[in-house]
Amino acid sequence: MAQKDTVKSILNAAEELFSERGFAETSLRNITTKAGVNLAAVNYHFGSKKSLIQAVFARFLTPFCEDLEQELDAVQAQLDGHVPQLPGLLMLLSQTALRAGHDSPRRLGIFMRLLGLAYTQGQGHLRRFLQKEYGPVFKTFMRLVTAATPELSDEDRFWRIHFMLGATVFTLSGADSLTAMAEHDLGKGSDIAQVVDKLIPFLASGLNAPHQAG
Amino acid sequence: MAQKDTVKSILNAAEELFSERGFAETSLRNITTKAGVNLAAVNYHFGSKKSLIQAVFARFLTPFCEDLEQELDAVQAQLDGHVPQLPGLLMLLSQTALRAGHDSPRRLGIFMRLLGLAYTQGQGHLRRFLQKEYGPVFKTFMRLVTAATPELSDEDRFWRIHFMLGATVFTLSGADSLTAMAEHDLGKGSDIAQVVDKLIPFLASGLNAPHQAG
DNA sequence: AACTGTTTCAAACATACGTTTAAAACGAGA
DNA sequence: TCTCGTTTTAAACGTATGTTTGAAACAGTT
Repeated sequence: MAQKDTVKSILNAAEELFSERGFAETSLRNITTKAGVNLAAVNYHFGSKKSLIQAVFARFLTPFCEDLEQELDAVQAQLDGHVPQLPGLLMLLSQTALRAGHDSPRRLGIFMRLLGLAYTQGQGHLRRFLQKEYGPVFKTFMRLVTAATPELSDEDRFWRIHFMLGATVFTLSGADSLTAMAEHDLGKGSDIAQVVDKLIPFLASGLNAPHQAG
Repeated sequence: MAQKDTVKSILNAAEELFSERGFAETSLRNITTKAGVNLAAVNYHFGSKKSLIQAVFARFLTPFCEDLEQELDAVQAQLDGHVPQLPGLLMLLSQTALRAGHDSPRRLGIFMRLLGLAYTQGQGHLRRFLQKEYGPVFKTFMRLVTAATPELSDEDRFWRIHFMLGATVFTLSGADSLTAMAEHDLGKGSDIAQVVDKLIPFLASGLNAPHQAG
């Protein structure tokens, strides 16, 4: 019991509620009620609402980035002068991400939603926090992607990477409603892992598109 | 003077502030101060904050959708039994969109940001409003896209359309910060129109990707 | 059993919000 | 100039928020 359970259930409740309604629309009273703890517990354990938000991100991102860093090091080690292959890099990234929400695959969707919120919603403190804390791993990944796509100009590569990021964050963050739509429109739902499977060829093909026409 | 100016400056201020901070984080006091009007003016002219939000969307979307509908009718008329071509459809959409923010191209970025917010942020009333008001035009467009991509399964097409939507909304809504990043990283900025130019081959190639591998 | 540091709790605090109100200012038509 | 409907204004209302407080409950140690 004691501290660990309170902290954990606050994080669980906050993660879910934030992803459903956004940060500003979720009150500490919503969170503490859902978590079954006292209102003051958030400020006692985390200090402020802002710190709670950052803690929610850190709980997911820290293990994910450590894992990813290891995987990337492994790739770099066995490269041995060879050029890395793009589909492999994408697979590796998606596999690591799927693994990060190891208890339920739904958790990746929840987290992608949070990530989308972090970018669209104001929350300047959050962007600064994420950049400072997890920027380096992203840089490492980008270096490998650059090596894997030598035929692209720096400019094209820059923009296409962000196109890919957009397609990913948007669809995975809306996966719940999108699979519901898919089920309704064509009688065929999908889970997150299947959506990722569909996403990868789309992204790989887009990244390697010819420069001008389609 | 009189009504028109007050209403207009409220809409202008709201559009900009909403796109910068989100809906919940922008107070009516922020908006009225920026607009240089009295606090009560919003409730007097629009009725409530919710209605203001919808009015911001309507001001952009209504002329855009009317324009798009005409263009689509024209395409359909001159089809004459032929199959529509995908790149043409995408161009048509992007041109219409760029035209909708006719005074400044920056406005399209602002509006895309709002669109992203509408999806990520709670705002159930907004999604219902958008669906009811502008759903039909979207359906028409989708019918043409379906005709233009007969080789795709309904499932693949459904998901890839949303991948495209995600890449578009995400990058155009973040165009301001992204072009700043691009300028910093590779000494080469871009305006919205140029980003759209880069986007189209990426999207077209992704939509036509082979089913399995990349 | 008494003490100590930590965690929980109910209650209150100050602040910011969206909305309402009633009076004042305005502008066009008689 | 007076009138009437519209618009603007300053002030207030009720509510919900994040945060703080001080006492109570708890767990481990001597």
